[in-house]
Amino acid sequence: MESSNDLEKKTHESAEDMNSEDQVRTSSSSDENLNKHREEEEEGFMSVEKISRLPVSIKFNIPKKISTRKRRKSEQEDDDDPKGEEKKAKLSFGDKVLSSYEIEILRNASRRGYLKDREKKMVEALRAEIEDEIMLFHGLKLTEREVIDFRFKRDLYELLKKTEYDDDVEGYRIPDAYDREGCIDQKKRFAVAEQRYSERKSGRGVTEQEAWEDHQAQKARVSFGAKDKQKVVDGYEFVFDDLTGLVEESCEAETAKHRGCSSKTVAEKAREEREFLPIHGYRDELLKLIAKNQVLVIVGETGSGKTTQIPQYLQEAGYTKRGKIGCTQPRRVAAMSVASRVAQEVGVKLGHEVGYSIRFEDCTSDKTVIKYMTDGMLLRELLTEPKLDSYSVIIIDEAHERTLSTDILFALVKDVAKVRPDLRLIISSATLEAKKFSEYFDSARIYLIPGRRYPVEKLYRRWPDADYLETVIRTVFQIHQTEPTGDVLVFLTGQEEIERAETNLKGRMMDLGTKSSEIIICPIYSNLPTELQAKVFEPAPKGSRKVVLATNIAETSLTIEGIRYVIDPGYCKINSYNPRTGMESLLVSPISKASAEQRAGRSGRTGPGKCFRLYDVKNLEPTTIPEIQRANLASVVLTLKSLGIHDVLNFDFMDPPPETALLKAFELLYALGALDGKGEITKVGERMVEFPVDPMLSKMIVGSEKYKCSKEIITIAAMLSVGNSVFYRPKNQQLLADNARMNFYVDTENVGDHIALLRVYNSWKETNYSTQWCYENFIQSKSMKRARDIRDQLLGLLNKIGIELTSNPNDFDAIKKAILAGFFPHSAKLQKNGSYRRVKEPQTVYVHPNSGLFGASPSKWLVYHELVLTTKEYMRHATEMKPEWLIEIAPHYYKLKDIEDSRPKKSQRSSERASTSKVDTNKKTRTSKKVDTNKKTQTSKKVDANKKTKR
DNA sequence: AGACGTTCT
Repeated sequence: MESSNDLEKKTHESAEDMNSEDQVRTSSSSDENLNKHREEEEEGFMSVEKISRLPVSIKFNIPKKISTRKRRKSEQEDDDDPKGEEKKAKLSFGDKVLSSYEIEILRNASRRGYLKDREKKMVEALRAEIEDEIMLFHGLKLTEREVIDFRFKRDLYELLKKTEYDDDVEGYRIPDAYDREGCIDQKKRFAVAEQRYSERKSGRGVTEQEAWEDHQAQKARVSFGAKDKQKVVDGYEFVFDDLTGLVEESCEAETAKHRGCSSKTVAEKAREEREFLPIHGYRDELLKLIAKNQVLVIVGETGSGKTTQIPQYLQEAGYTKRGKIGCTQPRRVAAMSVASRVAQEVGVKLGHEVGYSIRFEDCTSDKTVIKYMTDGMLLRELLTEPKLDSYSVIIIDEAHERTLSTDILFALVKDVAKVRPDLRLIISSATLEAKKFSEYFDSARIYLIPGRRYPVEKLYRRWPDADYLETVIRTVFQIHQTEPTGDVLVFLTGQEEIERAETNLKGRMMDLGTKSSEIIICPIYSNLPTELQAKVFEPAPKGSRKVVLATNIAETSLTIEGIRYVIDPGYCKINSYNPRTGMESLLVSPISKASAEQRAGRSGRTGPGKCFRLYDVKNLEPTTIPEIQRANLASVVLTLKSLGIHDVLNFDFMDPPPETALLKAFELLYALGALDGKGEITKVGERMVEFPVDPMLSKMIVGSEKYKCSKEIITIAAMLSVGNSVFYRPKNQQLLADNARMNFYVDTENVGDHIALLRVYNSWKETNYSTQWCYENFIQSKSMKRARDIRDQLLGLLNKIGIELTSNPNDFDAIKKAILAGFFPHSAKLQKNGSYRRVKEPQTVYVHPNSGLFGASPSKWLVYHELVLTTKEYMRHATEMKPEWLIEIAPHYYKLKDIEDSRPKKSQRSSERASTSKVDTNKKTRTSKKVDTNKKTQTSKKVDANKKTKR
């Protein structure tokens, strides 16, 4: 066995090596034994080495199945591993039995481990209790008795924690400055914080991550004097990326909630806590910089407190005398919760000095000086207040997420800043994009604020698996059987995959029987009804482990407490719009590095976490393509035009969208009559821009005036706006759900999807907006409520632009004509084989399987809401119509020959066919190209896997 | 004959 000194040196070296992923690979491939070893690991076997590294407490809980496999494995390994001999003498797990002496050692170790674990659990439970009380008694005045109790618990916890850190080798030691309860004096805290910050900047010294690595290496030594190279665990290799890749949390308020304990009122406590945030020490410098620089790019790490603190600092510094401070968030919940947190800290009622503004909910007043809002909301405000006169500071938070709205805001706000030198701009971003933002804003200063978070240990597979779902499931069980308590979060691509994983997991659990403690499976995706979503947030009962199967929703939009392990197969569905075909495609693609880091970070919220990656980060693109480059820009162009931006093609986008996308948008807006031949906005366009919906929908609404059915049309528009989430299809009740849905199609001939949606809404309204009714009809009440909100808003706007509310409920023709007024470009004609062909673009399309028209006797002509490429080119929401209406409504767009029923002449037909097939191949190459640019083996294998499972 | 990731106005 090596001396501990040597070992230390070695581990240190290897830790440094691992800072570069490349080096991990080269160094490991030079070691043949290790490589062979690893190949076998791919099978998911456990080796002696690995067993030895497991926490002692669980060593004897390894199920039989694994241990026999392991036995085989260890024999193989020992055969050609001379060094293994040494280990074998000590630990032989093979057919040979351990010596009694060894067993004794193991037993003792196990016992010690158990007690340590138990102690930790108890302390953890105490901490949870304290936190619960803080949550529960939020804002309430406590009785004296309660206060005493609470103090006792808190003091006990602090005491325990101190001792734990003093002598517990097993625990991760939080650097002094991050000690949560603040028993350490301020100066020391910030000295440490700054030290860490400057060290990292210069690329030297011990970062938190390195400290964690050291600690890990030490742990390995403590348990069995195992080899220094701790690189493979059950088929995963370790990877220690540096921290710079880590991405922003969406809401610091949440982390703040868990900090600090005191018997004072929550508001007082909240105010005190402000001083413990990492950002506090940077306050003065920050304010100086803001005073000096008009634009400042702030890189605030997770948990730095920037979202809540910066507006308060600015307010304290007097910025609000000149105008409001506006802070944008990409999500509604974030805007709301941050605002509520800040109101609490400032000690005012939400909606007074501190407020928020989101769609359907304006919680601000004349007094409001700090205003949180969604980015889309500020964009809308810009339409009425182009110079943002009522603001003195604009903060664009989470800018690295690059939502469509923030990207447009960048350019607009940059422009406004030029004419308003007094306006201050703060762009807050994650590390990766900071430089880009700075360059865009004319070399704006970048300022870094360190954060506070737990380290995450990342493990990865070098080779992706053919069937990653299988690997996911095995990993879940591996974690369940070998890792300490903590819930598991799995990132999957969609509802279908989640459901498949769920049944599969349940099946395996049955096989395992009572041998293993329980796993509680919680699926979560946005289309899941709220009642079922709630399950994810309930803590798992004692002795069981929660396994959350989530889509991307868990990446940024919602945070689940108690997650310690993340399994990340590295895929998500990405929507991209093809301007040439006017079709959206929703394809499974590899995620970006930034996403990978964000996902990994989800395991380190309540304590040190572990992330199991089923891929090699090296193969990923650094960032996701910004939305503006893959979106339908019709609405963007119309908005910009109405803001008076003439040259949209040369607009100062940070990442310009493809020119074809802009041209296509112009083309459509011109066809809709929103822009004139010179590209200037028309009267119709100005009316359309009032409605916060897609231009085709707004044209439909404006067009409904003529057909005297605006009441029906706004309902349909609202229902179409909520999208695909109206009907709910649980996996085990699909037939029932389908039947319920079809009820809205009967009674009358040719009820299309639009009319069906109208009927759904009206039926719901008749039941007085009953949730029960939704439940009985497999309809999502969440979506219906949203539709009602949108409808109410549209109703108000109808009134504003002076369109009379008219109803014509039984004249389907009128309703369909109004739909066509906006959607005439979306027409399709039935072909002989049952598929459809678009009238204007030669392209074959199909009725979506979720449409009521699917499988019904086909109508000859259809108008559809949108075109989506998933496994095929599908029309979503389609309704039957008459071809002559096309010419009646859009004579500038359709000519008689477009709708002529007679067979085209031979020459014409063959040329048509040729062009169709051309388009088909085009489409194919485009799709495969996309796959190509996305990472080779991963994607193709994933595609294979998809095919396989489908058969 | 086969199925929408996530946001926002």
